[in-house]
Amino acid sequence: MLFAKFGQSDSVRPGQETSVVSSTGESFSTSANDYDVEHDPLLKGLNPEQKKAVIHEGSPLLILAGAGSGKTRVITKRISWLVQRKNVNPGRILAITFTNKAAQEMKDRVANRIGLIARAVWVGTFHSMMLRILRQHAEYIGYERSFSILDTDDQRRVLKESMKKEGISDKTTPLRHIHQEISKAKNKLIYPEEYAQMADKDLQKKQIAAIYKNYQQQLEQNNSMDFDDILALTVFLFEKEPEILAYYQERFLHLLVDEYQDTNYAQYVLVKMLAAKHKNLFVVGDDDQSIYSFRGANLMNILDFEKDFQGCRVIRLEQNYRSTRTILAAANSIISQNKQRNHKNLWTQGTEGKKINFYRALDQGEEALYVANQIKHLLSKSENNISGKDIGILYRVNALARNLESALRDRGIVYRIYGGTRFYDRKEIRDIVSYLRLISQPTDDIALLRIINTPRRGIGATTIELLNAAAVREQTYLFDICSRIEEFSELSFAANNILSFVRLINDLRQIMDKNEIEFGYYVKQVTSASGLRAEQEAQLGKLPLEATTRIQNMDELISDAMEFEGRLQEEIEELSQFPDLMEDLDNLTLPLTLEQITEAYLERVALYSDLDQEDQEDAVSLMTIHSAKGLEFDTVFLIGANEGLFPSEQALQSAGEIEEERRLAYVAVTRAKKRLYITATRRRLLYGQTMYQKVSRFATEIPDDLVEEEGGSRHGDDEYSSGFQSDFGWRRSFNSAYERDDRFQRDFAAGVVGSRAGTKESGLKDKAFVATTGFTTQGKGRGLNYKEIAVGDKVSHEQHGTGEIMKITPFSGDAILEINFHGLVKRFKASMSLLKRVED
DNA sequence: GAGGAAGCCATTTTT
DNA sequence: TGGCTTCCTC
Repeated sequence: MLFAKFGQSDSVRPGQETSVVSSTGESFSTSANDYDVEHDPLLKGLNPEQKKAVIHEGSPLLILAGAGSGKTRVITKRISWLVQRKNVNPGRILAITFTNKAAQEMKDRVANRIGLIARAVWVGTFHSMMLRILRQHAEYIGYERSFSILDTDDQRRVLKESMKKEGISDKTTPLRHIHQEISKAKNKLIYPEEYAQMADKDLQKKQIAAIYKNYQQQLEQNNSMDFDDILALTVFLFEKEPEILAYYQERFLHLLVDEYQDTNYAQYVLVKMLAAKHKNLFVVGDDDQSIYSFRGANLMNILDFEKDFQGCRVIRLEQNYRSTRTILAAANSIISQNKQRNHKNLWTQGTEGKKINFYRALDQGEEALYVANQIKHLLSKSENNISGKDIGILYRVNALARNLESALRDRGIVYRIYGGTRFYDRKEIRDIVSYLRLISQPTDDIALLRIINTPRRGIGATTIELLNAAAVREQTYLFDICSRIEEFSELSFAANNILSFVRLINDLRQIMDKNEIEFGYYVKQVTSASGLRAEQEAQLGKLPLEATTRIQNMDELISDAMEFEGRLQEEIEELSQFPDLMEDLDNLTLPLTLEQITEAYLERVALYSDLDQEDQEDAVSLMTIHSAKGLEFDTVFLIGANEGLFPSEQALQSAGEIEEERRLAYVAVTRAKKRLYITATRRRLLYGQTMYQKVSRFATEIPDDLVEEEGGSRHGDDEYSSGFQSDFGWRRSFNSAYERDDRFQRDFAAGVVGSRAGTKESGLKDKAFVATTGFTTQGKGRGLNYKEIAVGDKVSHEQHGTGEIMKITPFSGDAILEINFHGLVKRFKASMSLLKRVED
């Protein structure tokens, strides 16, 4: 019966196959005999390759779409074409995008062309689409349909809990690492049991395996899943219930995937599963823009596409419609040095355009000043015809945004920083959201723990321990214990406080069930009834700035909730005009209940990032290069083009990572349409330390004739930068480098630096040299000064005993030491470690 | 149990 | 550098 609606025969409805009228009023013949590709208005303006892609039929198709080659256009036209010309039921198309915002844009664009029926197309990220499926069938994998989704912060809390239970200290195995490791495992579809097997004799992996297992149990007990589970559990569901898989295989006649180069293994498996029946797979990607391997994205997915999907076709989109010839040439010169790539040659009919501006500043302050001044200048000249929103400032790490802020603010330039902390991740917001979560899902222990004492209501650690113990004993969830608090004599001392908390939640639940007020107003009630608002208001006297922003954020959440409700209602209303598609709406009949809206809202909160917000104001955008993927700007400033920062210090260790950094550089450069500025510094204060940095290789690789240099050359000028040899003789090389740096500091003060001088040091590895103004460890009696140690020295450590220094890798004015403790090799930062030198 | 002060530590990118 | 935890006092 699952198949009833999407049986084999419904793609063409009788009487409709010859003419479809689009929202724009145009009609076009689609019957097989007289279909004329050349004159189809839908395909107008596409180049031959794009056209080929849009109307491709009969096999899987890979579109290698270079930067700026119009791939979004191809995808939206493809969907329109399928619906209008091939009469495919829009509910049978699944289109995967990389961000929610891209999904929204795609929906809107398709709707513009084919009308509201476009709403029925499944468009979204892997996560949001798989979540939609999981909700339908949660009970098959042991979840209730109302399961909640943990964000990063919740995950950390649960992980900490698991570590405690397993008796593993976060000193030896940092939380970050564990979190990443588990996430990676899930993206590779490695479940706890298998992970444990793989860990074998590796002690740390064994520990992680134990934590992983415990963590997963906690999630299940809590009826919640994390981000990665959304994918992994969908695969699990499909494996476990072939009939459900068969339904979706049948249903999705067409599967489109954007940004295929950034899919991970789990996503690859999902694609393979879902496309297996109809084989109408349409993927678009650019291996040169694969920049998410740290998140488990596997470049091989796109490189091996032809092997994985037998009989597939490949179309290359190599004409770039975005950038000037100069910018494109620079991009090509950077990316052409990568080995692992599917060769493409981007070209453009565009003009040569302006030269790329390169500026080398003294330090980060001057760099920011330069950028701000240039922007001011650009904006003030009307012939430039650009405004704030046409300008993007891109950087490798979020920390670089800070310097720019004040410089921009001083000049009255409106800007917006993307990324960093997500709006929904702010403390005050998460608190309110946790209330909503607990109200809609009383079994959500994680939400309860967050808010039971927020704002403070006298329920402390002792009480929570006892509650936890009771819950374990009674095999139930915490709110249940709280509701029956009088049954637990050991908790009588806290009974009153707990009771008032239970009453609060129950009252709010009742208001929800009465269903008499609007959602936005309901959220407002939650903020005030919970006391969260009053708590911040009380802080106004003490911390006026902080409290004010928090209150503003709460208000913003309320208006966000109002807006959300409006949009949701509208969307459902539109969809309900197509009763035969109503199946997807599940039990959503209008008007929606407060409970339903809350659930939908919680989903959005879990899946939407900062980037997904609509941008209204005319502001300069500041973001990481990662966030900028898929965007374009008239003018781009790429700042922080220094070795050790971009490419990052850790990427310098491996060739593979350098290739990824290079792709990142390629993405950054190709965001620019007309103007590109690249800036670097000589020294930079970052994380409290000053580093002296060379110009990034990505900047020096751009051919000279494309670049105009200001404030210092990209080449040379680095006589003070140097490196080390880590084997014999390292100490001497190091000392000389250090001495030269001393000289640098003197010269610097005297204003000598900048002239080209100095002899080339031979025999030294060409690597960025980093110095500090002092050694942080001195005087504290702990840690080691890396100047005073050498390979072969003996050291002792509180936990690991005595060991021998195997390797010293200088890093950020410090050094990473590799130490062998009787066979166990550990790495430490010299100044941070609890190491003591032992004389032998 | 709450609140403040002092030390601790980590610094890539995020759906 | 600064965010976060831990410890200490009330």
